[in-house]
Amino acid sequence: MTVSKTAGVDAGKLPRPPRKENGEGAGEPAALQMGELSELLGYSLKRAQLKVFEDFLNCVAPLQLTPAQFSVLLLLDRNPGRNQTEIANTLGILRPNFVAMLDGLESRDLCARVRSTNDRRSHILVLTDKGRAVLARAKRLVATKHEARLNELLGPANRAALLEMLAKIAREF
Amino acid sequence: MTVSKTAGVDAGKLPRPPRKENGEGAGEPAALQMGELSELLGYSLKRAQLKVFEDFLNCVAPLQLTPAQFSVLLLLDRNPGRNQTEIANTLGILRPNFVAMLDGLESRDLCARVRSTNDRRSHILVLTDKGRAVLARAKRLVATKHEARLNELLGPANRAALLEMLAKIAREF
DNA sequence: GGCGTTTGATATAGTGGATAACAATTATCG
DNA sequence: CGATAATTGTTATCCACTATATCAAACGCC
Repeated sequence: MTVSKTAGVDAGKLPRPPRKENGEGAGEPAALQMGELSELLGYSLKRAQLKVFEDFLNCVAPLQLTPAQFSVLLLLDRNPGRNQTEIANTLGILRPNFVAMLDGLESRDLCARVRSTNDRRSHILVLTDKGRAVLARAKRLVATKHEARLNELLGPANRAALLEMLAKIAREF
Repeated sequence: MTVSKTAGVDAGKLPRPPRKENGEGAGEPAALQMGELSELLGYSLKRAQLKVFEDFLNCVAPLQLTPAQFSVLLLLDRNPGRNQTEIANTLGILRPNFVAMLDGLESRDLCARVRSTNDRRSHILVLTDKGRAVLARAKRLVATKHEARLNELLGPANRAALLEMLAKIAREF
């Protein structure tokens, strides 16, 4: 596996007609053989994931939300009264790394840390009004642009089957 | 999205019986609601990808090969006579980042850079005998341990369908 | 009341991905 | 042919994400 974002296809230039026309006469590169790479689930998994994330970023660009930030807002909305550790753990974020992430969201007034009265160590995380508004708009963008595009590519049934298999791998593998 | 490797579930400790037994009497955390996160393809995609890569690493651990390194060896085997740019591009690796990666493989005598006689700028990449041997063993480990486990989890038909959909996303999305 | 734990936080290191720039070499066009 | 542009491998950086150790404050418990 590997898979970056830009490369892969040959990040274009154009100042001049690339090279030859390559009818088939002279020796010409031609695409490489992927070999058993095409059968490696992990490889396609990674490349697909990059594509999906890239599209997500594009679709939600007006709101300046990364997938990770979106997932945090979603969780906060569905799980009021939780602290940083709980949210971070459910998302698979290490608590130290979650601090800076929250700083970012809080500085944009999308959420806030509230000292818990029961346990004065922990911060209860709450969505601000702005956070709720942004989340609502993000949800709409994701549904109508991002997921809709996937639906169009795969068809609803396939998309559902794909989701289920991925969830199964994430859960049981 | 988010998803690290360790966190997510609550990287265990044990010096003492965690806390309460939680029959159901007193207030207890309970798992958070994932909400529409469960419907986000990108989220499951990422988590599944991490799991698969993790398992890949485990399965190929005796050979000390990462997914990326394995993919390079595979490509070199199937595409003799190619240079760094061609291999890197096909794998979606940026050429600058490919240099250190090749240094690693070359220092382990798994492949070698050979100056091309036609174009003295480029390095033709070749697998060494040791590289071929390691690749062969890696292939076997991947097939009998890694992919076999996925097959067991999903079933052959589902696995094939999954692979096809992922490839389609990677290709056309 | 004291010991161990948990919580948020900091510092830090490692990895992967991305861009700019460079020397050597090659291609191309006038 | 000679100048200019392009390509190849490389270095140097930078940024994002991941990971570990450690800390002070607060809490739980015997």
